[in-house]
This record gives sequence, structure tokens and C-alpha cells, in this order.
Amino acid sequence: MISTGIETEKIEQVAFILKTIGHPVRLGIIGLLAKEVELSVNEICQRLDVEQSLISHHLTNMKLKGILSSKREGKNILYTLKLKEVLTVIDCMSKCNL
Amino acid sequence: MISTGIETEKIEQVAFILKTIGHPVRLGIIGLLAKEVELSVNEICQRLDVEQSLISHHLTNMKLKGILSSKREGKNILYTLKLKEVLTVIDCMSKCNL
DNA sequence: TGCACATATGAAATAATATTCATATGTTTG
DNA sequence: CAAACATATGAATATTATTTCATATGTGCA
Repeated sequence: MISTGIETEKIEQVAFILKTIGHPVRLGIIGLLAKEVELSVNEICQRLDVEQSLISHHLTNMKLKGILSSKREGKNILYTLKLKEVLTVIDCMSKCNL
Repeated sequence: MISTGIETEKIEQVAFILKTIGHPVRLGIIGLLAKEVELSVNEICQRLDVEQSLISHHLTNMKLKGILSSKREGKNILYTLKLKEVLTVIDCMSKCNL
């Protein structure tokens, strides 16, 4: 069910999140982490065919915003999707006929 | 139910929409149009306390992207929310505890 | 310890977006 | 028609985000 109002206070928060995931590379990362549970930076780079440094910047950014979390495992750092709710949003959008 | 995969083709589309609504002013506009069915540019300006020209730019932008539609009524131009699905997305986001 | 690998970081360059301001366009009404 | 109102538009500017590149940091291993 869809609630009628959007509380002004929440608007900024929502905009914040939407803006964060509304980017091809970041959405790509989220897409991968939606299926794989956890992935190293390198794996993400390879699969998306995007430069290491750039991926790293985006990962850091999303981690900072609470969307991802990370843990070290040996030489690698594994990233995980923390804010699962983004999946619901993306899924919903995917079903829309735009 | 949440589908597992995000088809690559759709990613760009989704990013496109998310990016569009992921902005305070635009989200504000959508918030208003979620309750009011249709509003004139001036009403929107007043309620959001944002300058006419700026609102107009954003309205044009969102109309162009298929999120809003407009019709003239006398001196005014009334805007309506066309892509209702954005409400579902926003609603979903609003319920997340970020 | 030193080398190779994995990731992060920061500054500079570039690109994309948003905002402002002045003005144009279209509409109603006296 | 002219004046007043509502909205749109476009160029200039400001702001923010993204990308790139060079390099730093941290880890495991010979």
C-alpha cells in the first residue's frame, strides 16, 4: 500500500539515497552484490570492466553512505550490500514500464 | 517478491529515473503532486518556496523524461504526476530506516 | 626484508547539473 | 490593443560529481 504523504523531513534522506544509487557504475555494483553476497574489489572491476581506482572511489562512497559494508580477507577487501532495501527499490523500478 | 537479477539493459533506465527523482526540489514537486493530482506552476513555487524559473526548469525536465505531464488551463499550466510508479519507489524508501 | 599483489587516496582535469537572471511567449481582461 | 499575469527559455555562472592518474598503504610470501 502506498502512503499518501511524504514527510518533508524524509525527503532529503530519500533524495540522498536515490541520488547515490542512481548512477550506472554504482547500480552495477549493487546489481552484482545482489546475487553474490560478497565480492572483492578486483572481481567487481573485472565483471563491470571498470578501472580499479574508479570502482574504489564508488565503493568508498557507498560505504560511507551506509549502503555497503566491507571486511578484509587476506589481501582482498570484500564488499557486501548492507542496505538491502535498495533491492526493493531497484526491483520495483525494474518492473515499471518506463 | 524481489527478483534476483537486474538485467543490464534495464540498469541504465533505472539509473536514469532514480537520478531524476533523487533531487530535493524535484522530489518536493513529486511529493506535492502525490496528494494534489494537479497543480499550477505558481502553486508549486509557493508551497516549496522556490523561484519560478527554477521550478519551471525542473518541471520541463521531468516532463521531458515522462515523469510529469501538463495541460494548460487559462493562464495557468497544470502539472500532473504521470509515472505513478515513482510513488511506490519513494514510499518504499520512506519506510526504510536509513 | 623486499617484492608482488590488492586496495585506497588525493589532487587535477573534466564533465554534468543546478541556479540565476533577464527576457520572451502566451493568455486573459479591461 | 495594452497591461497584467503565468510560464518558459536561454545564456552565463556556479556548484557538484565523475574520471583519471600517480602514488600511498597494507598484506602475504619467498
